[in-house]
Amino acid sequence: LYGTTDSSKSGAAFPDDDLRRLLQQLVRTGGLLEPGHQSHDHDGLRASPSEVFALGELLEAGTLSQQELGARLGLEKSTVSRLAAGLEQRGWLTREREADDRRLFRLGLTDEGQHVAQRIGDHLRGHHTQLLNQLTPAERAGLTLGLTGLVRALKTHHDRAEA
Amino acid sequence: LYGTTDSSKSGAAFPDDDLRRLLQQLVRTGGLLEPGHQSHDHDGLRASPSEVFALGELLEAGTLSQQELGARLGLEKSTVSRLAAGLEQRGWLTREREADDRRLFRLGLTDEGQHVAQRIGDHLRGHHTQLLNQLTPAERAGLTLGLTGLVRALKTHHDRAEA
DNA sequence: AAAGATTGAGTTGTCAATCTTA
DNA sequence: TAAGATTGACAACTCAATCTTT
Repeated sequence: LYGTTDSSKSGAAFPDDDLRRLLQQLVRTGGLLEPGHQSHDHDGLRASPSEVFALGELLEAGTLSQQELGARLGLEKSTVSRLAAGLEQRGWLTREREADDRRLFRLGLTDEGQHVAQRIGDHLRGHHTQLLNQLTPAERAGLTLGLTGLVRALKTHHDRAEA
Repeated sequence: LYGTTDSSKSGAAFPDDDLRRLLQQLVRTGGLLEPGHQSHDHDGLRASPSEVFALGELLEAGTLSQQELGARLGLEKSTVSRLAAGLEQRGWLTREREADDRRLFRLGLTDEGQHVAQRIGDHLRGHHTQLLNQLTPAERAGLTLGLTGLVRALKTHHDRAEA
C-alpha cells in the first residue's frame, strides 16, 4: 500500500518500505485476536473482544473503576459504561458505588465471572501460543525486540498529541 | 492481560508471555494508522482509515472489482459496497459496469482521486517513517523479521479456517 | 444454481451533551 | 467547577437475506 508506486514524488526515499507493508498486512489480517469475528465463542460462552479483555483485566487487577478499566482497555468511558452494564447483566460482573466517593463504581468479577475469565484466558493463551510456536526462535526474539520499540514509539507519539 | 495470574492452572507454562503482552498493547494503542480517530484529516481532506487504504490500493492496482478491493482490505463485500458508494459520491472514484460481465463493477480513481490518494499516501508515509525512525536499527530489523513470521503464521491459520 | 453487488438489522466503537456527586 | 458515569446521535463494521446477471 502506497509502497511501490511513485516513490520519486516524495523525494526522500523511504528505506523501510518493507516494514510498513508488513504492519499494514498485520493490521488487516487482524487475526491477533481471532479476527473478523466481532464476537467470539469459547466453550459456549459468547463475548466480544473488548469483553474478553475486560474480564482479563479484572481477573488480574481484582477491582477497578470504570475509568481505570477504560484506561487499560484504551476505550472511551461511554463505551466502558455500556460494556460494564452488559457484563453485569450476564452476571459476570458487579458494580458497587464506592463508599468514600460515590461518583465511582467499583467493578469486580462474580464467581461465575472469574470462572469465565479463566476459561477464556486459557483458550486465548492456547491460541496465541499455537501461533507463536509457528515462528522460529529468531523471529520470536526479533518480534519481541521490535514490538517493544514500536510500542515505545507509539506511546511517545500519543503522549505528545495529548499535551 | 491474562499474563501473570495463575499460570499454574494451565499447566503448560507459557514462555512467550512477554510477546503476547506486547501484541495486546500494540492492538490497543492501535496508533499504527493514527489511532483513536475514526476519521482522519490530511490537508483538509477527510477520509476514514478504510477509505485511505482503499485509495492506496486503487492507486497501486489501477482498477479493481469490489470483491478484489474487499479481499485486499479484508472487508466484507457489503462494507466495500457502501465504502465505494461514498468515495464515488465525493468524486474520487468511478464505478463502471464491466462490459464482459455486467455483474462486476470496475472501480478506478478519478483524477482528483489520484491526487488525494497521492497526498494522503505521502502523509502516511511520513508518519510511519517518523515512527520507525524512533526505533533502533536492531529493533527495526527484529520487527521486520518477526512480523514476517507472524504474518505467515496468521495466514496459514486463516487459510486453515477457510477450508 | 452461482457470483457480484445491495440492503436491512444488529454490534462495537466515538464524540458531545448531560446528570450526579465532591 | 470538575470528575465519574450515562445518554443520544452517528460511523464503520458484520451477518444474513435479497436482487441481478451469468
